Amino acid sequence: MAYTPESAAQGVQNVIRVLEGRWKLVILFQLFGGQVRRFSDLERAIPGVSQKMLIQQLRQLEADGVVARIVHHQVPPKVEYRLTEWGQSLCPALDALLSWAEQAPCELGPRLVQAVRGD
Amino acid sequence: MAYTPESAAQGVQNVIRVLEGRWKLVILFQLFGGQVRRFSDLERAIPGVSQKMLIQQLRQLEADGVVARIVHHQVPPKVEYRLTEWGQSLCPALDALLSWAEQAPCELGPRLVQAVRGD
DNA sequence: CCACACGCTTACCTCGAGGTAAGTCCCTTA
DNA sequence: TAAGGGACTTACCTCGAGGTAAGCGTGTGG
Repeated sequence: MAYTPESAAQGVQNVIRVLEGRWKLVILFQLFGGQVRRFSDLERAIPGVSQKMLIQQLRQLEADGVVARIVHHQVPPKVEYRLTEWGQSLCPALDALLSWAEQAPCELGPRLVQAVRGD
Repeated sequence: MAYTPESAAQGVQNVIRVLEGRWKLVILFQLFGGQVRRFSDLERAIPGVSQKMLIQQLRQLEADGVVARIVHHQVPPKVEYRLTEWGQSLCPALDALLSWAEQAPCELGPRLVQAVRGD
């Protein structure tokens, strides 16, 4: 597949569209490694997330084909979430991003520092 | 460097914080390959961007240590932008993201399709 | 009979990213 | 004298992501 500067930018933007969102990466990292979690498990595992947000982000990840939603028809309801195969294969790409971040010249990245401090 | 699920999510989020923004990737792909561009070059090369937005995104990329800004003191003013070494080294990581996107199961990713159609 | 767990859904509000339009400063050329 | 290029800066507005709070439907335990 060949890219022009424009189409490559578009392509990466589309990927970022999938990953951006206050809670998506936190959810992903809860599911990496083949883990299966119930809705309430995620709710408890992710401090600060509201039910509305949790569902919204899960639904978007599902629509993008990154996570799978499995409903068990029973009472009380039981719904499980896991990564799709494609979702799992995100790992090496995210790894590449982390490696890049690690190589940052230490005196640079004031906005990152600021982000880390939580301003 | 070792990561917990939380710190890894944080790390990737920080990287995304650097890359997200309506015009940043378009700018980056204009500069990849060691290219040097003047402000007005970028303005012309990127259809639809306003001066305010262009500067804002350039300044943020500069603050994050991804692009370098070189001022030539002369009249009329001349300012050039290029990637830092670290900025250049983003290439393989973005490549990994594009490869991941290419491996998407073709029937999936409705939100991406929608994004491509421009809805 | 009441409360509770579970997995949502709905209504409402806030705040900041991003857009538009205009202004600024300085020198050059017609 | 006027117009224009270059690189910004400023004021103002809009719209949607994300937050809060409450409601819903259904079966089980006390």
